[in-house]
Amino acid sequence: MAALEFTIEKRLKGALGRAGILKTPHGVVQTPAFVPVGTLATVKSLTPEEVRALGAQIILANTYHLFLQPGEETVAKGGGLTKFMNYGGPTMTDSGGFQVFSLGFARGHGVTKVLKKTEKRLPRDEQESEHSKLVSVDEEGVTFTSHIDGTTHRFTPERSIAIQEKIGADIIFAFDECTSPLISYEEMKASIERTHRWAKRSRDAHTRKDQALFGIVQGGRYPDLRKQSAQYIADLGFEGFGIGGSFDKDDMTSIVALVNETLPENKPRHMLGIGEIEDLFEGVERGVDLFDCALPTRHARNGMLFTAQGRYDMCRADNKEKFEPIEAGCGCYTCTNYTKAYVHHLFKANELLAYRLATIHNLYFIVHLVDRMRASIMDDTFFEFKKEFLSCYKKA
RNA sequence: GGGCAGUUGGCGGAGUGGUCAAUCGCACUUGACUGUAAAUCAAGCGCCCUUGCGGCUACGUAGGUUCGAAUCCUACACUGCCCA
Repeated sequence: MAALEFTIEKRLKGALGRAGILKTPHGVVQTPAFVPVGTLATVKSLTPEEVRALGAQIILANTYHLFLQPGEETVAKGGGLTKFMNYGGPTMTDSGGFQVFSLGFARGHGVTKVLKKTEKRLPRDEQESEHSKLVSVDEEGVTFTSHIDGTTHRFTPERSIAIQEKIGADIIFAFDECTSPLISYEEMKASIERTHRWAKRSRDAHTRKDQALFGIVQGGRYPDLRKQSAQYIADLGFEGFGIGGSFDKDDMTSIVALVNETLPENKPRHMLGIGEIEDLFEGVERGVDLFDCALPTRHARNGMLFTAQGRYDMCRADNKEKFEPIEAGCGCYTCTNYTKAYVHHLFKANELLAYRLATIHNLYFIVHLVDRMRASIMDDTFFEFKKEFLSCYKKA
């Protein structure tokens, strides 16, 4: 039996969006779905029971981080990722490719993978920031300096796949290079060609057939490279696809549409690391089935909470005596039991419960939002829902 | 009544003749965070002008010494501890 079974239940009229069902060895995922990030085999601050209770269907962990600690052998001896962390449900692992970017170029450059209008220029101090990089890339693979203890490690596509097979998630990703949004067309072209060679090597190295391997489309901001990449990755016969890399905020949606027009329709597509509210709507409309993002959980720990009206800063002093839920009508555990005043107090006192309650709220919010998108596809109200929701939601 | 110590920006607390509008922490405000090196990071925080190695008022109060005082002197006020 194939590791994965994906069926499309309903298509969005006049767009690429669809609602589907993804069957994995550890359970079913109704798509589109938001995948909480649990980098180190834990969704920070929550128990797996809590993650499940807030509505999440699947969790994403990270190969690089689990390789460094506790080590893939330990995870394997612990029964594999989902058992080791006492989750039991569907899981996926990212290949470590993103760390090529986040520990490499992004470090010291103050650059994120999504380029906003105000930052379309190259950083000056290339030389200086070179010192802070923990990564160097060559044709064979990537050499990392551990951010934990400074030890040197080497990742190749083969190694990433071998580690991911030890970790044992239901869905694993090909090893790719995530580049900066600032690089030139020529550099991007060279990069995707390498990513393509790595994709092929990842595929050839993959032996565990109870795990589904997803190929990753790159190409950055350049439409023709994106299309070329989607075509190439599609032809390698993966069981699903990741849409990775960096974007220009302004044309992310057109790029995603282009990629999904090119990818085969009958296989699942996962948009890697995207999770702002507007982006989720645009992605779903353009045929994305899965999203993961560190944003809701990180924002939660930083006191930034999602509400239907926009982001809400829980740390502000004017919350001190607001004895009302973070969001009226929200069905999450936090909102049904606690007030802004209390959660604010927890944040100001640096109490651990603050992070838990905030994370529960943010994940519930975003998981349910994508669930509602799915429901709206099913009953043909997606566009109305999108319009209504976004007219109310403002990014702080 | 006597002795000693102290009084600094919203709070705590540095500074003890010049580059001090005043270290630092807290509080406060704002910004950032998108396949998690993030329970993190950045900026601001006397008043005024968008401006500037700008102007003004400032370190209990009032005087004084000095080219120059938060820093030295005098008096006063208040606070804490000790002796009566």
